[in-house]
Amino acid sequence: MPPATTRTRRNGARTEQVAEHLKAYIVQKGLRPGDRLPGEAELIGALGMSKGTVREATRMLAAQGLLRTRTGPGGGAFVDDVSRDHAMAMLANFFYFRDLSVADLYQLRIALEPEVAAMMAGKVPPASMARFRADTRRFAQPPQDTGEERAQHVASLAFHRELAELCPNPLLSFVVGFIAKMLSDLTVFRRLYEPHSHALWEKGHLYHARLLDALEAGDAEAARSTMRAHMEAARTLMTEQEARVAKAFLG
Amino acid sequence: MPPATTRTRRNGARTEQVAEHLKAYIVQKGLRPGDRLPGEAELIGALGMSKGTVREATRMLAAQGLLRTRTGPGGGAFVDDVSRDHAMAMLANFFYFRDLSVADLYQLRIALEPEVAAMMAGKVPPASMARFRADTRRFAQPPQDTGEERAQHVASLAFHRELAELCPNPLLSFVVGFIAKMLSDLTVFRRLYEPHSHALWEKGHLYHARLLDALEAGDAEAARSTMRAHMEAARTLMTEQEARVAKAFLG
DNA sequence: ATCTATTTGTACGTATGTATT
DNA sequence: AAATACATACGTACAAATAGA
Repeated sequence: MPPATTRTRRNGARTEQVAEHLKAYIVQKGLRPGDRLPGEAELIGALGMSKGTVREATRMLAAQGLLRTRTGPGGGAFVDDVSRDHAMAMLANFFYFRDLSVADLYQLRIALEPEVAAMMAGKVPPASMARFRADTRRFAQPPQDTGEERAQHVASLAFHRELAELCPNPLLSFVVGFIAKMLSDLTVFRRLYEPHSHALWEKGHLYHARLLDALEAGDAEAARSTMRAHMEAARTLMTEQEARVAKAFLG
Repeated sequence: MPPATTRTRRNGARTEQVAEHLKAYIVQKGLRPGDRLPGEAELIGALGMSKGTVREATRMLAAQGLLRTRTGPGGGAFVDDVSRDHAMAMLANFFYFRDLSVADLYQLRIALEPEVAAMMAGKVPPASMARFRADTRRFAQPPQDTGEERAQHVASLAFHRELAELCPNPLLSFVVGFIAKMLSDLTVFRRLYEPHSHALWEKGHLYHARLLDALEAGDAEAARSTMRAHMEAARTLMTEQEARVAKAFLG
């Protein structure tokens, strides 16, 4: 409905015109994920465009995660809700040429993760809670080598990500998940967390256990303050690394 | 296309394969925005794909904001850094089918905007500060009609957005800007803020003025607490509206 | 299991538009 | 103004996938 940020480029006028038309069609008709759009042939006739042009337009929308196409009888272009992963990949592309430091990411974590923790106190499903407990136990021992250390970091970030995904605020959930993903990619693709830090492991493990207790007990304020302390401790230990976020297309 | 034919044929296998190839090419060669990619003809030869397939691949990347194409001599496909607006449009698409409430947005604002304010204390360029002051003066009078009231809300959100854009943390800047944009779209496309509220105007104006003082004085803690109070007051006045975020494609 | 109909996916040739020199 | 180099658009033919008979 909004004036569809008209990217008034003269270049691919026809193709983008068709793409805009399709988006407007979806909005106007109130189509939902799974609903079918007119097929290529119909669009060619209705819009007076060539097959190639129509196809390019649908591919563009598919690239944005809005459409999915299927071949065969009953096939066609179908509305698709943008997946979480796709949206994160798009956002990662945005930051590809920007200089996003670990400190930047932690500033957001400190502001947001305590909020998630408080919100989820007493609301974590038993199944998830059991998994979280098991993971925490799995890493009850300090890491023996760098490979294991890296695995522990990734697992810790996965925990934060999963907790965020349970959060009922979709935006909060997304942003926190995105940050965890970025840090996780960093851990994998660079040598972040490389200088072995016993303190990091020890504190991390302690905070995780304490946090799970607070979440299970439904104590929102304890969960919030524990998470805050956890994040601030982690930031202190991280900031020294001063690493820059990896170049990582993930589309 | 002789031997290179892949065995794993999903749907748009060829096209997406070319797109992936191009992304990998950019990363591997460390190309920067403005750098040129091989032209259509070269890619057709190098990859053994047809013109249409190559074109569709470049259009997909262009739709993701990673490429721009120019016609004419010396033209071709050029690396483009994803624009802020484009990234926000992609993210807005993600939330199109999700139920994002005003309360959700305010939860993030309360957590993040005080951080922005504290960070920017004493760091707002004089030119920006002058504009902020002027805008605040422009709305020193309570709104006379709903049109004026809406204009004031949009202007207020624009201020928050511009302040966020000055923030050196790219992620914090982006997220806060995105929230302001979502709320702004909401104001324009729906009747949000419609039930006239004198209290909302009065408090908003007061907080803006106080905030500018703190920012200019370089008092980070005053800026933080003022912003927090501002956001919490606004949330209280908003939550009653319980509006749902507009359906708004912006690609 | 095979065939058939439907619909997208790929290929290629040609023509047109557009910007640089 | 004209030639050049490149993307853009069109049309047709055929290949591949899939649901249903």
